[in-house]
Amino acid sequence: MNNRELAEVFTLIADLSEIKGEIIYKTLAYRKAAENLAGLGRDVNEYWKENKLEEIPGVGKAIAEKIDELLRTGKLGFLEKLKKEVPSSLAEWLKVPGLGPKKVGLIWKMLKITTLMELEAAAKDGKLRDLPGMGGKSESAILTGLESLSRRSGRIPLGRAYPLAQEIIAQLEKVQGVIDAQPAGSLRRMRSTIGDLDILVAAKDSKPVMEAFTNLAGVVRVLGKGETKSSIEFGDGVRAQVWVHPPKKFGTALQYATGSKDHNVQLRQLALDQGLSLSEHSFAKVKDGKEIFCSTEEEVYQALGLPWIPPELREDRGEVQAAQQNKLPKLIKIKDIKADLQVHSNWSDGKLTMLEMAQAAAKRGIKVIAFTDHSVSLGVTGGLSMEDHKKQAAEIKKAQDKLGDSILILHASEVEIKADGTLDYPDKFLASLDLVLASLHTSLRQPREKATQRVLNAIRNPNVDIIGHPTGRLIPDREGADLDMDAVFNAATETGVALEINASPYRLDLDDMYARRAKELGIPISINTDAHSEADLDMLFYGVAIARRAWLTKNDVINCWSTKKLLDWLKKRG
DNA sequence: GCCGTTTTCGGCCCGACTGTTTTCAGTCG
Repeated sequence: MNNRELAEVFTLIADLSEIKGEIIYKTLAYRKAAENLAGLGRDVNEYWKENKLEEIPGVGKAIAEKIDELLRTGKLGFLEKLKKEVPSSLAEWLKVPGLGPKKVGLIWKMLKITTLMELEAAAKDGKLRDLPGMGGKSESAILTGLESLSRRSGRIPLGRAYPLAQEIIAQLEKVQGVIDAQPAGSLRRMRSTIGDLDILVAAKDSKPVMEAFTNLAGVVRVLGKGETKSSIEFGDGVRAQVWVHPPKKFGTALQYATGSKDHNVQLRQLALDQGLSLSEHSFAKVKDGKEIFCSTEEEVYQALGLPWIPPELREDRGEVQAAQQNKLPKLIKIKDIKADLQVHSNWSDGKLTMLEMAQAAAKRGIKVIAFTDHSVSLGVTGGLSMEDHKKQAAEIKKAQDKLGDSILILHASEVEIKADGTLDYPDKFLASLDLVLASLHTSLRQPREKATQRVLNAIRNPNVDIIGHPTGRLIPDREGADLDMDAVFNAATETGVALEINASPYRLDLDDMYARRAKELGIPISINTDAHSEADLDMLFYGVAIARRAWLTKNDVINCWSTKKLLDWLKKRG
């Protein structure tokens, strides 16, 4: 079992325990463990082999024993027993917006039904409204919740959430009296997927903001509308909420709403150490309740004796301690990026010619561009034969003449790592290219050992410079290949190959946890757009965001190096 | 069930909003 599968088991335990009515903190502990397992960045099996499961945050004796049983036998007696008490299909019910564990338990016990279909039928037949504590509104809320559940497909990719939030913010900024409007929550922390869009507005009078917000184009339902908070749903099931706070409280409010929850817990503790209670609204002196207001986040952090912490770091991954010791990393910025080392042209599946693409990149301040058109076996993309490459080289020469020294073109390839683990071109040919980026696109469902071996083969080929989107995941639809990432990192450390953070918001691969681990091991990172059109060049923004979440500085990323340093590195690699 | 430079027991965020209520419970973030 891998990290994700283990996380799913503990999430299920948490869901079923909650419906059963177990102590809430027990269920929270299971959820916490599940979250930490999913985001571990290292294979749980490694901890297990070293007998160090309890070193995983949120994993104590009881959960460590359960992981051990799962890894040894693939089963868990505790869960089997729990499922006999609480049907596991009820966990699905918790995904219905407006349905929580209490009502799920109530409906299940009173009506003796267990499936979503039965739930829908019961709601339609009017059987829910007479249950204790429920009424007509709860019943129709469950029906609409079921509807929106069928519409929405889980978390929203950052690449969809971010532009949508910017549109909403642009509309709210037009409202009279609005002084500031900012994204908050996981959106502001730039997580690769977002649950709901959170937006914070500074204004003295909230009423016109709420009016404008609930009347935005595309809103199909207003889920709530109050003085400080309102919530809406769009046609595709995406939900957004806005908080309105007076400008003098905007700093504490924005800090609070940005999270993460665990980061905020840390800050509140620091506040308490100084005799202050930190809330969404203010610092309050514990002694006399006297309030201190902060209009900016900087003031909030300053009051705690900390430098401002960039939102991307606020995940309780050591950022508070680093801030206390004045050791926050100087995070990479978009303008630090001087090279784009994965770009496609119309030689394969790109939309523009190499000249057009290079000009578009130069306009954006890029000094080196590598054309990594697909290799021969990826037929659907018009992969290039070695013969094609000769012609492409001639076109590069012509384009370079036109471009002068505004931008340097590298003749490269995104060479397929084939299902059998071999690369798509012979070594001698690979050696003739300026840069070789090797990627997985096919047979991603191979068993772990086989998939891992493919990537290791590519890493150990001395002609390969970068491993492109290492796991091959697609957000939100496709998990990446089941790779032994420890083995991948070890091999990369040995050979000095660079690992990519693919900036496409539908890839973002490596993710932040893996990228951070790679940095700690000294593995060079490459952030590339994988652009197939001019607009794709602007996706660099997302890749940099993931790099920032991974604590990367410009020194960690080969795309920030001077042209000379980059060329020397490529030359040395052969 | 987890965790610990004020605790190995006793905490674990809490406020806004809604709905079913006659002062509060459930859900959500």
